[in-house]
Amino acid sequence: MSVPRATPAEKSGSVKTPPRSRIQRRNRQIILDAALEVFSTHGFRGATLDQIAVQAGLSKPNLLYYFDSKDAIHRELLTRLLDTWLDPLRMLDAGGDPQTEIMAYMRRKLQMSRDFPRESRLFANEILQGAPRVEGFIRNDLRALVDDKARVVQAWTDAGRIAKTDPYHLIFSIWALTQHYADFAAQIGMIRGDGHDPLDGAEAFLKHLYTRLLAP
Amino acid sequence: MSVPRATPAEKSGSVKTPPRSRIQRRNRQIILDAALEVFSTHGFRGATLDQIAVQAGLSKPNLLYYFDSKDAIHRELLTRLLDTWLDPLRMLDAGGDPQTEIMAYMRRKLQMSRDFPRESRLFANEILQGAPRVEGFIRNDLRALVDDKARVVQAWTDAGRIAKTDPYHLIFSIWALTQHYADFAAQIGMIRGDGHDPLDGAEAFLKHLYTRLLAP
DNA sequence: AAGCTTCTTGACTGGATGGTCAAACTTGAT
DNA sequence: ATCAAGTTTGACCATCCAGTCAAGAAGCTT
Repeated sequence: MSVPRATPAEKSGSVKTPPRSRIQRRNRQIILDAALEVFSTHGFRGATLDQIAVQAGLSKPNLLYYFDSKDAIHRELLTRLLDTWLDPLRMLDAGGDPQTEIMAYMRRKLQMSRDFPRESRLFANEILQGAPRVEGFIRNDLRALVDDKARVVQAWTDAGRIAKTDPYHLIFSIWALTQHYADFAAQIGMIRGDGHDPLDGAEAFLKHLYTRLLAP
Repeated sequence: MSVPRATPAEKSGSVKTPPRSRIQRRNRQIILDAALEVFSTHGFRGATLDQIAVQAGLSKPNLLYYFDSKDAIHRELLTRLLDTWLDPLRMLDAGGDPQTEIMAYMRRKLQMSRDFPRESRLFANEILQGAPRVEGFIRNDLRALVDDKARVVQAWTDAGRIAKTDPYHLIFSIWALTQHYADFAAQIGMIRGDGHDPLDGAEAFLKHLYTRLLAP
């Protein structure tokens, strides 16, 4: 009778992160990088393990040595993304200057579109599909945070420190405008010319827009 | 030797639309409706003919009696969509009142998000994937139209009739803000509460926003 | 009702795809 | 150098999926 040896993926099944060798850390990162590239453009079902394997420069069985399944890779990517997805909004400080705070939030979100466009598209893909895998996150974590910050903005408008606006739509508008530059980068690139940086001028435009919107 | 009979799909291969029977028109429409539902949420690769068949209440071979292939269904949907996708922007009239015209454009786009959210998501899916099937449309038709209307807006700002703004980013912002309500409807619904209409208050907010942005 | 055309579908095929496994190879500690 | 653990992969399997086909059912026309 053969005793199957445990794979790293199995060992990592427990809640706490187990110790990983240098090779394991390196290859898991390579795989996640490749998977992010593939999942973010083709979606979960549209992506194949073979594509990811080629992108990662590893064999398909090797992928499954480091992760239990295609789904596990995807889950790991989403988990890591959601961990930081809330940060920009979380940093919005009720004690700061309203205009400065909102402007800084917009700038942080735009920076995320610049630095992590693939993560943004991964998230967009999930929402387009009805958010089946992130429903809990949105209904609980995201919703609570948005409700909280909406109250902050509401207090600012009530105090006359910024112009009256619906705080929810204000937040949605920042999401829409900043994420558009990551999610629709292909379209923007084709319209503005391919040499052009899609985000060129975006920050100035958004700064101008929100300055005018918020001025009391 | 058996002589294969022509199917409707084959007959419709030519450029001009062939005459179709009552049943053909009805079933093709049913299939396109079902396919729009499935493609818009799962993307091209994520959708299966079986899903579409179930949604349409037809058998899978029956689908392929009316359309040559999965790809042909998808192409037909995109073709019909692109035909009307440009209309709202095309209607922007260089001879009209600047603020009125831009506001009306924004309202038309928002109306499309309300009336055709699935079409919007179908398009979003295409762009997320790098726009492989609509690249020609974007590089030629859409780009020419945007360039044209950007010049119109530029003339308006040059004449001081509206505040100075980058015309391209102005157009992109209208796309981002209006399409967000269709493409991210799932997220908005989960945050605002499921009884809520995601578009509630959107028009008032956008009207307010663009009024402030454009005032000279 | 007969006879032709259009429409419908159960059963099937070939290729893609997620996942398995045992054997081989590599690494590192002694 | 040796050995055990960790790593890699060719070959394989089961399932899914787009697409085919031949035979039968439903509509039309006379």
